[in-house]
Amino acid sequence: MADENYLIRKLRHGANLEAEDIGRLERIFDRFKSVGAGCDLIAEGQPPSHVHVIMSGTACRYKVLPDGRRAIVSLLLPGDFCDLHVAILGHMDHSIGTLTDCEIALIERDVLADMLIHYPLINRACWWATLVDEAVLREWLVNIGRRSSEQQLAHLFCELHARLETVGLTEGQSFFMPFTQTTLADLLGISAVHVQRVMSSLRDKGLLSLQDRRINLIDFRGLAELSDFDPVYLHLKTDI
Amino acid sequence: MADENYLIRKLRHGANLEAEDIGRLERIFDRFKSVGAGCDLIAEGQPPSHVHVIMSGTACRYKVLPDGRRAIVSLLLPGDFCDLHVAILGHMDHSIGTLTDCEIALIERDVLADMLIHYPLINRACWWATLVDEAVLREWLVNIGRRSSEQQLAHLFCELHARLETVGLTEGQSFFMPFTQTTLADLLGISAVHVQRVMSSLRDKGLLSLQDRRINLIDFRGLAELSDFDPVYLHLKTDI
DNA sequence: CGACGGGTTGAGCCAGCTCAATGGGCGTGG
DNA sequence: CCACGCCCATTGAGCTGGCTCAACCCGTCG
Repeated sequence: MADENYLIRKLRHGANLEAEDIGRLERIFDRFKSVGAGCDLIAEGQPPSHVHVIMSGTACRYKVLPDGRRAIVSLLLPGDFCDLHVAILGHMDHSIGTLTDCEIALIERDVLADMLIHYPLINRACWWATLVDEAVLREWLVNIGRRSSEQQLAHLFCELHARLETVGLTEGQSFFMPFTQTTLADLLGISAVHVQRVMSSLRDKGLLSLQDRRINLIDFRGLAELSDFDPVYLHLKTDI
Repeated sequence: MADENYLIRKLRHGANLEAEDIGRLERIFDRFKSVGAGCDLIAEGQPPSHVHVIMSGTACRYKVLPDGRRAIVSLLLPGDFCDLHVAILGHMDHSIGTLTDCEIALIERDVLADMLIHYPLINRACWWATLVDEAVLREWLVNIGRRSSEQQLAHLFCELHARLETVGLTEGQSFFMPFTQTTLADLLGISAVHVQRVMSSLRDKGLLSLQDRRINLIDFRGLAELSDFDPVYLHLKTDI
């Protein structure tokens, strides 16, 4: 199972996929492409012939405000769909951009649509993925809207750890966290200067450490308690 | 068309429903129930045999923080599903409560599931509703996280007007807005005292007026401009 | 009549902001 | 090999939007 691709690892949490489903998902990709950091995936208005899945790297959904500030509204990690079902909404109400170099897998829209019709467990898993995205947005709304900036950062790191763990991208309490303080600021809606101060505070309290873009959640329990992090909203299975 | 129920009026925006689809949706409700203001719909853990749709009144999704504050993360207006597909996530990560007296329609889960399988346009319309909910969450995240409290309130009122208009619950620029300042505070994550001050300011600027729980967006254009409101994220059709 | 749930207003406070300056790492060009 | 520029992290200083606390008013309801 360790060699399963990230999409399958993730979707396993959404349905009890059978061997045949796994086989189908293994053959679902049409092709792959590499994209550098800071590029927009999926230009607006472009006819969406393919669905995109992140295979490596990190991307985000974002909106740009009239004054030029960037608001990041979702993080897209390995295994995440970028644009499942954009066809239904017709036009994008946000942009999707890479935060690091990324490897993107492409699925032909028709192939996926067929699978959703004929294989109920795959259908269920994709529904699950969509609903979890929504649940994450609700939690972010609470995080951004109600918590102190220290709690916000702590909560973000706890969530990142939990999500990366499900696709096998953590090592114990540490993981690769390539975001600049400016990116973290765009994620949380606080200023980059303040990100710096809060990070120092979390470090000084011995809750985490950061070196070479690798973050170590030294005291995960403490971070979770501080930030009121409870992973139920991610709706992950514990028995995989 | 004026006598169509709110669910149908709303779903028309998600797909070009045919007469037979409309007929099916008209007969979809199993029964109705009335609920007073301030009640929780859908208790946690309860086996979800029915899907709930708001027929009148207003409800919300909310989470309660450890310190007792309430964060409202969605507004549920007439025509909105409360719990389409909760079955897939297994357990609720939030609560659903009424903000006013409500009339709720119940749909048997199996009946709806059957329709989603057999009638593609109904399936598409329900997907559309789910994806719009997600788009609204993204916009709220920007609203709560980035905009000034004056912009936040203005944006909320513009959105409410647009959403209520699609189900025929506005009269020109005015509509019934039964929220207390405390509720508005829970919606935006600001204090009730501050809601008061900002409302006064919006009134003093001649942008809106409020009387007997009815709000009048005197200068809708001005409110939209102030708050950077652009209704594309609601993905409504203009030609209905 | 009193209690209670709103709305309104004043006064002082503080988390997080902006502006500004400094230092380190790194790629580029001379 | 060094000089330069650039991006990012860091730190200081002062400002402010929105907060809390605390009154007070009004209409409604038991």
